[in-house]
Amino acid sequence: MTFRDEEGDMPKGPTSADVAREAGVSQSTVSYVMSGKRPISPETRRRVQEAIDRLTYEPHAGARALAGHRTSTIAVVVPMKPEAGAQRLMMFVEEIVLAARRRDHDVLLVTADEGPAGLRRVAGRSLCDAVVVMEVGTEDERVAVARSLPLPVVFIGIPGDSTGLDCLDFDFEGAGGLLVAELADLGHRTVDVLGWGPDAVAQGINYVPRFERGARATAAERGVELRWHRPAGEADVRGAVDRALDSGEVPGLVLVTAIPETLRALSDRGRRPGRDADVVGLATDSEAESYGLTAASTQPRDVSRRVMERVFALIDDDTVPGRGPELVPAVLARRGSTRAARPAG
Amino acid sequence: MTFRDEEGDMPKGPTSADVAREAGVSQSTVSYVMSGKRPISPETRRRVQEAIDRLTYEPHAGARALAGHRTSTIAVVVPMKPEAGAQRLMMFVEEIVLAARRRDHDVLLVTADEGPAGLRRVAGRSLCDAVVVMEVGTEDERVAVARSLPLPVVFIGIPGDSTGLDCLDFDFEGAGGLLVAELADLGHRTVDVLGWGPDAVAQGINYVPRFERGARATAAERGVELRWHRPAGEADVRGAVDRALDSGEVPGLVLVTAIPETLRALSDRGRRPGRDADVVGLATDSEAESYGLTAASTQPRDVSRRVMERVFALIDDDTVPGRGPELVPAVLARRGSTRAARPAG
DNA sequence: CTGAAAGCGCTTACAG
DNA sequence: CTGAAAGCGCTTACAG
Repeated sequence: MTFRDEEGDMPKGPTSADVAREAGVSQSTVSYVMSGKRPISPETRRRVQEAIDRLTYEPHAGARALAGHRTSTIAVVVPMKPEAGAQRLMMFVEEIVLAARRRDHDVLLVTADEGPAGLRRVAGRSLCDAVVVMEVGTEDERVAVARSLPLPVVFIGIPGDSTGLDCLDFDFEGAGGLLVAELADLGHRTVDVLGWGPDAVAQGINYVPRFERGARATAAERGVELRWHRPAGEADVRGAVDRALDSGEVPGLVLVTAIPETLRALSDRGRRPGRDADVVGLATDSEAESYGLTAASTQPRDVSRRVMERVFALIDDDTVPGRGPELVPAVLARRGSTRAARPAG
Repeated sequence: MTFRDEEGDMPKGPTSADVAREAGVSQSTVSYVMSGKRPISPETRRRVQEAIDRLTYEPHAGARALAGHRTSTIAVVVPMKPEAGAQRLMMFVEEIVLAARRRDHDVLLVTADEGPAGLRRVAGRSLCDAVVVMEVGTEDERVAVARSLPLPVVFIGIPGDSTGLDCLDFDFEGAGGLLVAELADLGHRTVDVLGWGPDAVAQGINYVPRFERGARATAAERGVELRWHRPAGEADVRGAVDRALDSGEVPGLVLVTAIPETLRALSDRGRRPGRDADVVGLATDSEAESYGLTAASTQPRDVSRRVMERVFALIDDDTVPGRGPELVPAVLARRGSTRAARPAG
């Protein structure tokens, strides 16, 4: 209703000098009250705090960054391609923002398609104190750049060469093993895996080989035969299901992706998970819940939480060297009708 | 492989003073070369640019913000609840980031659950030059705060009282009208609308009443009877479909949400869209495409693009008053088998 | 436990 | 077309 600029000059907002004057102390005391970096008498602290509240003072972020050599900002590099599963992505990001806010930090959003240049930019311009890179590839240019930057970079995902790097991820290898073991326990001698398509493999998505390694190792151990079905594209998901069903037995299926589509394809062929098929998968808790799936649960929030712990450890103590890869354990969650399922064989 | 801090002191990165020395000009000239705010001789410009490149100089964002009174950052307030449709959300956000980057701006990510305090914080700390608030409610505390802030706030969505505000959105009222008209054109005298649940209504999601108003107006105009089915919850989606099908005729359905579930429910009852049912909906282009749906297309990218045009218009000229609501037109996209469908009646 | 002052790295009048 | 200098609003040695 009113003009934004009623008095003709921008409302400037109070500075720490204003607060100092109001509280009858020096500017440095105001600063130390806010940072807690030196002892302040209770009386002084109270007066300063009251002045801050009265003036609704907020420190100027840029001035603080310039003088203090820290921005209180974490940059996060996000792959903005919805194929990656927008929902999972949001869970990662949400927890990153929440963890940052708990430490009174902000989050700068950078898109992955800026590539290595994005890392150089946010570091060069002193836009942040640390950066989180989501979905690092097996071979990823950003890894080399990260090593050369003068600020901490934490990766979600495990690149091929992770020595001296800070990276962590859900334990996809363990997950692959758990899922195959689950079907083996149910009596299956043959397990059909509906895996990632050739595109995911080509992109160097780092968890694909790790999952497959874990599945293979356990299959070998348990004497189970693994049949891989890699849909050529989205359209081939049903085809892969068809192929798995054509053996005639009650199938044991491991799903790593395209879960609703796969379940629909099963249902269209009259197979009820838990009765006519044993279906387990790689899924978030909420996916497992809504599909009644036994799942090796990938919990984005847990991973993000650990990532942010690492980030702040590195910010707080910049002598800490890269701690190398850290894996968030896979947990098998049995749900819904799959639970008591028993195969025919 | 090397320690992050090899020489014992942080690599400081070149400053504009270094560039000035290297190019044999003053610091102010470096600044003016970068900003283009005053004429520079070609020869000087070249020397400075070469020095910048040679030193890989990047300006310190905080120093720039402090001296220049602008941060080159846009804050975006995002509802991090996946119910809102993570995929749509990502499309909005992606385009916001891209538009910001085109103008060499960065994006600060703020979660909606900070509420009005989040707006006060990013403004008070001078963390950004403008803020975009996604999914404003019909009654939303953030609107009043926005009016009082000394920087531009642009809303996605149309709040109840939008006078003097900068807000824009997809034209849901027009979309409601288009969809009902489409079914009327196909000969339907009765249209079943699978609408939002009572929770969405209670939350004050601003586009629900707008859509319903548009649908009702067109229904009255065309002499069509509207039957609303508001699923009580996710579990009731199939129930709503069942109720719509129980009339016995070839139904005309308008879907506003839960599209895959609804289509599955239809298919389970043996109804093929475009033959045994005419189905239209509110959807993004990619949803319409993959479900073969005639859709009033909601194009997040278009909306974001317009939002960012507004944002930069306000940043570039801070005397512009709030322009009030702007609606991005609804477009009806006919796709797949629905196209030639004709009802029995 | 507190203060006076230098300095962080830019931008922008002011001056020529 | 260009330069010298003030100043943006903080933090942090330095001093007491």
